[in-house]
Amino acid sequence: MSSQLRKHIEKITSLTDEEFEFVFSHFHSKKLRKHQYLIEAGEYVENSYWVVSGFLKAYYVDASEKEHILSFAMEDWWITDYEAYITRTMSRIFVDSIEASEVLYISLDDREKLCNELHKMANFFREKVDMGYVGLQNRILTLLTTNAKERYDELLLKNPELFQRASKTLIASYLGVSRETLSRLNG
Amino acid sequence: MSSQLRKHIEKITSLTDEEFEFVFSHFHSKKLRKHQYLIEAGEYVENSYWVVSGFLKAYYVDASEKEHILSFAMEDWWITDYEAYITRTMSRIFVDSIEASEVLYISLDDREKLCNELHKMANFFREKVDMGYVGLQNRILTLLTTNAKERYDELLLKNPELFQRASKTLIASYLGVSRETLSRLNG
DNA sequence: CGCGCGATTGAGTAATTTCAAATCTAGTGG
DNA sequence: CCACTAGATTTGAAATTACTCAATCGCGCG
Repeated sequence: MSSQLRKHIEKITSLTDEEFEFVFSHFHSKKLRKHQYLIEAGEYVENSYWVVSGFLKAYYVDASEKEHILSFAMEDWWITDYEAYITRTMSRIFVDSIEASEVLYISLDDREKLCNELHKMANFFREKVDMGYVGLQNRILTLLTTNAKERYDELLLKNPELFQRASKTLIASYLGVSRETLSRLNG
Repeated sequence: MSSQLRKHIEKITSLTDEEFEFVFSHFHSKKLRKHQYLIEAGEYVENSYWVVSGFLKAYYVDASEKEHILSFAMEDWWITDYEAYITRTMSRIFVDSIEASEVLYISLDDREKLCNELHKMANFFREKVDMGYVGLQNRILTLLTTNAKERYDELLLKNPELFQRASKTLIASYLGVSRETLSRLNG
């Protein structure tokens, strides 16, 4: 579990044993059964979560109870309500486990301390946001330029793993399309 | 011009005169007349631009020549193709001036040097991406949950300045709606 | 005055949603 | 091993939303 995290971080920046020990001491771990909340709308968001194993979703629930998926997270992905986390405000979204999951998490205070004391980790997190920003920008571009069918094909091409684990209803909600429409695309 | 930049940075982190002098030495300036490109699709993106004055747009042009606005930028905003900039790859989008504009810009190398030598600036840029990330996430949420009318109203509420300077055609393109549809909403 | 651009309006069409019903599937208990 | 159920998926049909293409309007500028 700790070795997985180390591997994850060392994709971006290499660490000595002592450094990793120090990094790891800032994390805590949590196990979730299926359908358990990590974050609920209306609550403060203490932590950012890194997925050791399992599968989760972050979603907004609109006025008519409909879920809109902001992101999924599987092994090696981060998930939280980033806005609420970094601005210390209340969440507007929910995050819960689709499958039984295990996560490592770090509080904002600990993350800041860690970044101040270990410059490499500041770089690590900066690169994570940079890439996250790029990903969101590309998703916006897709939402602006493509129809249901094109979005589906693009996701299938870029994130085939998702189709292994997420129901079609969830995929539809991620793509911003009704499940019925999605169901009519295949063929 | 330099004092405006200093003010911009000091909204996030305060600087001594010497520090600002040092920061400012990493920037260059450029003046643009109306309809002049800052970035063109297919080219590398050396710089990130901060707007001193004027009004610009960043947009993708799709297969049928249609423009899709990714972002606007006016006084005090940053604009570039962030993906191409940080990954040193070729741009997929265009950035050009809607009005005559003046910008200050910094290359990626200079930005990295600056961040390494002045930790405060690393924080400054980190906070900028953080906020940018949050903004994009919220835009995705809007695209997923709202129709043309609701998007228009939300933008009018959150960014009234835009309606002063951007044509309705551009606003429509930013919202992901045809100009005719947008035109039919009002009233 | 007339040109040109942006905005609006109209009419027909295409894409997507909604609501409802039918079908399929995996897991459970008998 | 089979019947049964809950949930997910698909299908159907009608309604809605938004798009496209075309024509017209409105206004600022030379």
